[in-house]
Amino acid sequence: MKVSRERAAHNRDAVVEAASRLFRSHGVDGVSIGEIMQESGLTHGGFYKQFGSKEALAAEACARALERGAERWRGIIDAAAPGDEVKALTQDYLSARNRDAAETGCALVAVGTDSARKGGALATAFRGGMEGLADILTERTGDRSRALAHLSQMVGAMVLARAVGDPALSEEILEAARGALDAGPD
Amino acid sequence: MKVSRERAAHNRDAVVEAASRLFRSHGVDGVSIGEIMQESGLTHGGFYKQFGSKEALAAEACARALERGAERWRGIIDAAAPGDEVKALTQDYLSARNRDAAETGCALVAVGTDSARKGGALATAFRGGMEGLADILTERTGDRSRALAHLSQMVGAMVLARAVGDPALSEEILEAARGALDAGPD
DNA sequence: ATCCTTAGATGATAACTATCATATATGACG
DNA sequence: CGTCATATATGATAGTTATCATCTAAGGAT
Repeated sequence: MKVSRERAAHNRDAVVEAASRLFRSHGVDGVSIGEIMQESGLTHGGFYKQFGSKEALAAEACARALERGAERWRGIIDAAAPGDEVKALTQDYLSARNRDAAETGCALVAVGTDSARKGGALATAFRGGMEGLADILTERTGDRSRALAHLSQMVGAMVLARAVGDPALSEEILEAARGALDAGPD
Repeated sequence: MKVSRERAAHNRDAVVEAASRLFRSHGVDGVSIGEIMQESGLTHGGFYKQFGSKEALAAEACARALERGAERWRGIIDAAAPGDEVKALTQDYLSARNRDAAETGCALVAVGTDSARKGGALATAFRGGMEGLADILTERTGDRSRALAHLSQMVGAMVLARAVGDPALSEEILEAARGALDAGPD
């Protein structure tokens, strides 16, 4: 059946949103189009009327997720005490909450490896989103190189904290990264 | 047909080795048992005589890859000028060579996300391998927390350097991480 | 030398996947 | 109000996958 333009846009949006969560949770290869559509309250068939391919959706979902991440960052910065912005960001990022919520957490961590492997539009979206986050950090550190290193530190700690599957070691990793970034010149 | 014990052990080993490379290249979900067996010069059928499941092989391959990584690290440390060991390790790790050779590169980067998602035996193997690398670093930094932060920094930089799919930005990320680790207290 | 064991080959299965073709109900528009 | 365009549903296809059953050739133990 047909559906109002508004409704169709809303549905399309829901698909991107569901994909953004599911891809972060299970990886691009770990989720099927069918699952994404079902999660969006639709059936699988209409997918290719809205998206060119799974890869195209992955790129769009990645861009969306990273944009959401940037929004979150801006909110934290706005709420932080002046001079404490980067520290507030770091504390929020390197938290057990972020570690345990891959589905809504930072896409740099969740999709990085997929982007490296698949390249193409996904990598382009990834790069764009990463630049956005790096810009936010650079604004605050005044030094792009320092911002990139900071970002790498946070991403790596989160990758490892999630990967080890042991709460104590995981917390140790996050704490070590927090300590290193605290002591740093930012 | 049957094969000598020696030959069987060699074959089994070849499967683990092939898996360790293929999983790092394409992810656990990106490679089939059939491909691994073919790459090992065998057919798919005998797989379950040697391994309990794909997951079990993934765990073994991950352990193997991280063990190889530790061997490499020890070699670099041995070859480095006294006092320069950590720096030599860092330079080797954060290199374009390592970035472009996922199939033989550090499994922390290549398998981290898979380990986080799949947990189980894979995560256990991952944790063990990571502890081994962390120990090597701790021996040299004298401080486990610093070692974990160092490791996180390297892993994160490599994840991002591979993910962005742009040589210039990629090199910028690696250089930023090298700079941060150089300036650090290690 | 013989028997038994077994690594690996062949083949099957049941499920799942990305993608496409077609049908249909209903908005959009005249 | 009637016609048309189209978003979504239903259904199909061709391919892939993990896993298992069975077969067989040859190693190993006696």
